[in-house]
Parts: sequence; structure tokens; C-alpha cells
Amino acid sequence: MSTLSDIAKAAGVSTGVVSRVVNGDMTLRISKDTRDRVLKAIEDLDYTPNVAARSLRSARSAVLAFVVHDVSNSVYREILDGAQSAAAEAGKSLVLADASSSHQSPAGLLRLINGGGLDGLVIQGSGEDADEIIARAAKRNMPIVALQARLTTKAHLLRVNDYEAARIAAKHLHELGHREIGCIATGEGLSFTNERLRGIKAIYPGFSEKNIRHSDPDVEAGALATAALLGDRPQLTALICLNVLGAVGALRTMRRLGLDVPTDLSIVAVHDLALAQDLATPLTTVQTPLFELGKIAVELVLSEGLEPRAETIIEKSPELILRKSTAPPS
Amino acid sequence: MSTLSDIAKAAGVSTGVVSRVVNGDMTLRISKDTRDRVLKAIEDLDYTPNVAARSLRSARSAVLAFVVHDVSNSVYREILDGAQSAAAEAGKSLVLADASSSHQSPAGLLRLINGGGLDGLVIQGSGEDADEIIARAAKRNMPIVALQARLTTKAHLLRVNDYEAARIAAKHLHELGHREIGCIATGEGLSFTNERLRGIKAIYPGFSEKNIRHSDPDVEAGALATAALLGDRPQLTALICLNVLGAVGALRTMRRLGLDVPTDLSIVAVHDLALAQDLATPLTTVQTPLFELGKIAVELVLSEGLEPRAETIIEKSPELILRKSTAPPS
DNA sequence: TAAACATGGTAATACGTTTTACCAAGCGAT
DNA sequence: ATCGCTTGGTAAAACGTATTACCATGTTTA
Repeated sequence: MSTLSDIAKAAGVSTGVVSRVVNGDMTLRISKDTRDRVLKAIEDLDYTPNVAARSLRSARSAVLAFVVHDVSNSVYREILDGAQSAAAEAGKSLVLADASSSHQSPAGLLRLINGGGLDGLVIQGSGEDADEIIARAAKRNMPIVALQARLTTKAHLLRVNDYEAARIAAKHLHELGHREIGCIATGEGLSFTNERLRGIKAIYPGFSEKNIRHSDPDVEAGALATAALLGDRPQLTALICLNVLGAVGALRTMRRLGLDVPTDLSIVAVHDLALAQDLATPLTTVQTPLFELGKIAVELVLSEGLEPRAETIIEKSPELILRKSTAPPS
Repeated sequence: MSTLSDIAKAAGVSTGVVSRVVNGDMTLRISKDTRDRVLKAIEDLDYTPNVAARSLRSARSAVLAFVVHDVSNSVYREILDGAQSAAAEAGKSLVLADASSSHQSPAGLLRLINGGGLDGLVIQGSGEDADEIIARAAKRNMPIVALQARLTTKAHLLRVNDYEAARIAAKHLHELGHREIGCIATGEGLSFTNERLRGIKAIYPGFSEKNIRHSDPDVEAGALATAALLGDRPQLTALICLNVLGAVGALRTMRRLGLDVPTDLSIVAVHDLALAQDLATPLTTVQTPLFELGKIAVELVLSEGLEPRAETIIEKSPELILRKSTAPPS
């Protein structure tokens, strides 16, 4: 592989000039002729800067990490698309890290963070691993944007309009005539959960804690929580799931009980799912602007003077996607 | 952040010693006392090696890339788990790159590859982007393992036992009594597709090209291909989908036609899906050893003297997962 | 008693950039 | 003729690590 000094030699200049040409330094005064020679040498020798040397010298790596706790959760696809597009725009590399692969601690990621191999972090999820990662990154003064998490001193929080998303879901059920609704929530105590509950209460002022069950964001946990909730509160005619996988679990439980959706229970989920229309009952959802979430997350990380301990909310409004899992109460 | 020489100063030794302690150099002769002082200083100052300096000096980065063309395809979850586990075992960082985010070229990844920021590559998919990435990496003499792709001069090919997977699916249908079956395939001409077709022919010797439709590996493409195939060949009583998303598409088409699965058509897919049991018709699949695929891929990349232009097949056998999408012909 | 060897290190260099400080040559103005 | 300014660069240091060659001081061995 060719190096800066190879280019310098070929063009008959010093390495300093080549470096400044490569980086587009506007303060460099150079004759057109010389510049062309440099450019030609770069072309001829197929030169690409060595990232290690560059980041050693400049103390920055031009790589950003996007950390999620389950890459295969299809919700991330769109977020990631948005993040990639913003990163590409800014000429940064974006790497995707999976924080919770089989519960092994994310040693590789921590090595990268501690070793200065990363310029910034977008992180989703709020487990122990996430906390550890955030703490490490904060110690390095790395800009950190947390998605749909809790407000902390270390990271800037970015959320979709959770209040509005839940309000739309609740409004839909209310318009159908439902008066007693339940909720399967994820992330107890986190601000996005609180916001969503607030959105529900905007439509159902008397909405009670008793109608809520908290669960992990996966299908089987959602199924269990649904079974428990329905056992306790048989009068419920509709369910809002604050996590789309939880909604899939709710459908699963209904099948197990031999009950029909939406005849026996209406179900609406926050966040959309690629396979929503292919489920046992096509799922009515509230689609949130996830592409924007990813895009703005990266833009925030890259912006100078990112404020931790602050919160940004995506402006674009959520939207109801009507399918077959909701109907008037019978 | 503390550096090697901070540690050296604190422990009263030279940087060389600290480096060799950190890296566990067995040829280093050192007194227990000195070693303890070094270790203590590392602990006290919370030292982590700078990855840029390390990789500049050693010309290797200890980071591997896992490149897929669609991270949200749930098939990758297990592969990635396996890859992560092997990488962690070897003390390497694994980054995940998405090769086809909205069709923008993977500039960030190429910068990393060209700049020497990567030690090896596991890549899935065989589009133009993938070819470009492989070509670049090959030019850097990087070890490359391609998953379920075509055999090339540049990469080592790793596959599950595709022949056996398809044979198991075909055998299942044959035992149910199906005599005329169709196939929705992906990756025309690729060796894994050919192998799978060979597996089908082992059970159905007269299996004809006319019963095959090729499609992209996504739901809607699978749906279209199914509609086309059924239009041409109405006598088919069962379908093997060589891609699980294609099978979801087949289910979708059957719904659109107002037909029932499995009454009117049996469907079996190669590869399992997390949501298989939650689909309109729970999908019978042939589960392949994807965790092993990821694990062995990374092990191969890390092994000295990886042979390109060779092929490895995962030994562990695929397994039939019986659900509700197959039945005897009616 | 001298040669040889083991022990426990040290010192210096190179990896490929970026960046700052400096400077030679040419030229116009005084 | 000299000062000062512009043009078009050069030279050198620094980033943090890995590694090789070397060396001082005991301790055996013959």
C-alpha cells in the first residue's frame, strides 16, 4: 500500500503538501501545476490514507458506533438506514455493535471505546451493558446520543413523539367505542414509557395502573404479560402494546386461549413491523418516524457542543396504520 | 487518558516492559515484584491501549467486519451471535456493516478497508456492493469468508449443508404424499442454490425447471414469484421456498387468492424464522445451523493460511421444524 | 580466576499522519 | 538598494505503541 511519502516522492513535493491536498486544507497556497501532479500521483498509486496513523495523529477516528441490543429487531432497520445516511453525508464510517449478543459482555466494543477508536456513540437500550458502555464513553468525553432511553447526565436523549404516538393509538380505540383498555408496556420508569402512558391518559383520563403490565421487549414476555393482565382484568376489550413484539406476543396468547382478535380483544401496537400484515391477525400499528430518529441521532452526535442531560424530540408525527386487529367491542 | 509511558513512569520501568506485560509476551524475563508494580499501575491509572497507535505500529487492528445486506433479516441474528462469540473468544472486536443501506455505496466501509482498519471480513450476499467490497479487501490481502455465496478466487466460501436442508424439506413433502411440487428460489446460479436444487432432485428425480421461479430474498418478491408460478403450474400441491421471507410472501399470495394453507397448498421453507409460529399459517421450516455458520466463519477468518477459492461446509445437519403449513394433498 | 551464562531489564527506532513554524525566491514600492 | 509582502512551498516534531538489539549485574562452571 502506498503512503503519503510515496505520493510526495512521486509528485516531487513534501508530505505536508500531500496531506493538506488530501484533506482539502483551504489555507494551503499551491500552484495548479503542483496540485495536479499530486492528484495524479494519488490516482496512479491508488492511495488511501491509513486510518490508524491518521487517527493516532489527530486523536479522532471518523468512526461512529451505533449500538443496539438486538440487531434483528426489525425496528432497527429503519433507524439504521437513517443513521447510515447521515453518517455517509458527513463522511464518517458507521459501525453497528450488538450490545447483548447472548449475554456476553461487549468486550470488543469497550476495547474500541477505551482505546479511542470511536468518535461518538448512538445507543439504544437501557440494560446494564448499555450503562457500562455509556459510562465508558462518557469518561472519554465522547458525544453520546441515547435513543428512547432514560434521561441521564452523560447522554443526550433523543425520542420520537411518544406522547403523540400513544395518544393516537388510544384515540383510535376510543373512537371504536372501547371504554376499558389495557396496556403492555416496556421500560418501566423510562421517560418514553411515561410519555406514552401520559398519551393514553389524555384520551382515557381514568386509566389506571391496574390495567398496565410491564414486560421485556420480546414476544414471549409480551405473551406472558398479556395472559397475566387478562387474567386479572377480564373486562378489558382492547390492548395497547407499547412494543410491537409485545403485540405479537399478545396475539400469541389470544390464540393459546382460543380467543379471536379483534372479536374478543382489539390490539394496537406502537411502532410498525415489516411482517405486521402477515401475522395471524394483521396488526394495526402506530408508525413512528424511525428513519428520522436514526438520521437526527447521528447529526446530533456530529454536531459541535452536544448537550448531555438534554432531550430532543423528533418533530415528525406518528401515523396510524389500520389493519385487522382492532374493531368495535362486541 | 493514560499512556504506556505514564504506566512506565508510575511503575519505574521502561515502556518496553509495560508493553510486553500488557501483551503477555512469554519471552519477557521479569521479577514478580516488578510485574506486580506494572499491573498495579495499570489498574490504578485505568490504562487501556490506544487502538490507533497499536494498529499503526503492528499493522493490524484486531477488528473484524461482518457485512450483511440487510441487518434486519432475522436470519442474521443467529449468525451474528455465533460470529460475536468466536470474535470475543479470540479477543477481537467485531463490527457489523450493512452493505446495502438504501442503495448508497458503502463508502464508510471501503474507507476502513482501504485504510487498513480491518483485519478480516465475513460477508454475506452477492450484489455489486459485495463484489466491490470483496475486491477491495482482496487487494489488501485480507482474509475473507463469504457466506452462502458463489465460489470466487478471492474469498473462502462457507455454507451450511444446503443439499441436505433441501432434501429434508423435499422428503417431508414426499412422505406426505405430494407428487408435484414447486420451488421459489433465490440466488440463481449460486452454488448454494444449485446444491439445494440437487437436494430436491434427490427425492423428486423428475423435478423440472418449469416448477422453479427465482426471486429476490424479500417478502413481496416471493409473493409475486409464487403468484406467477401457481398461474403457470396449477397442478402443484406443495411449495419449497429456499428463502424464509419468500415463504412469507407465498403465504401472502395464498391469502390474496383466497386459498388456504395447507389445504390448497403445502409450504415449507429453508431456514427458520423467529416469528414463524405467529404468521397467518405457522410455517413449517428446515432449521439450519446458523450459529455455527457465524462462529466458524470468524474462526476461519482468524485461522492462519485461509485458503481462498475453497469451500467449507458446516457439518451439523439441518432439522425439520414441523408447524402448520404442510399437510397431505387434498 | 576467568569465561560463560542467566536474570532483569533499558534504549532506540519505526509505523504514517497532521500541523506548526519557518523560509527562499520574486516582485513592487520607496 | 533595501524593505516588506506574496507565493509556494519545506522541515521537523508529535501522536502511543511494539520490537529488536543491547547491556549491567550476579551466578555458575571449569
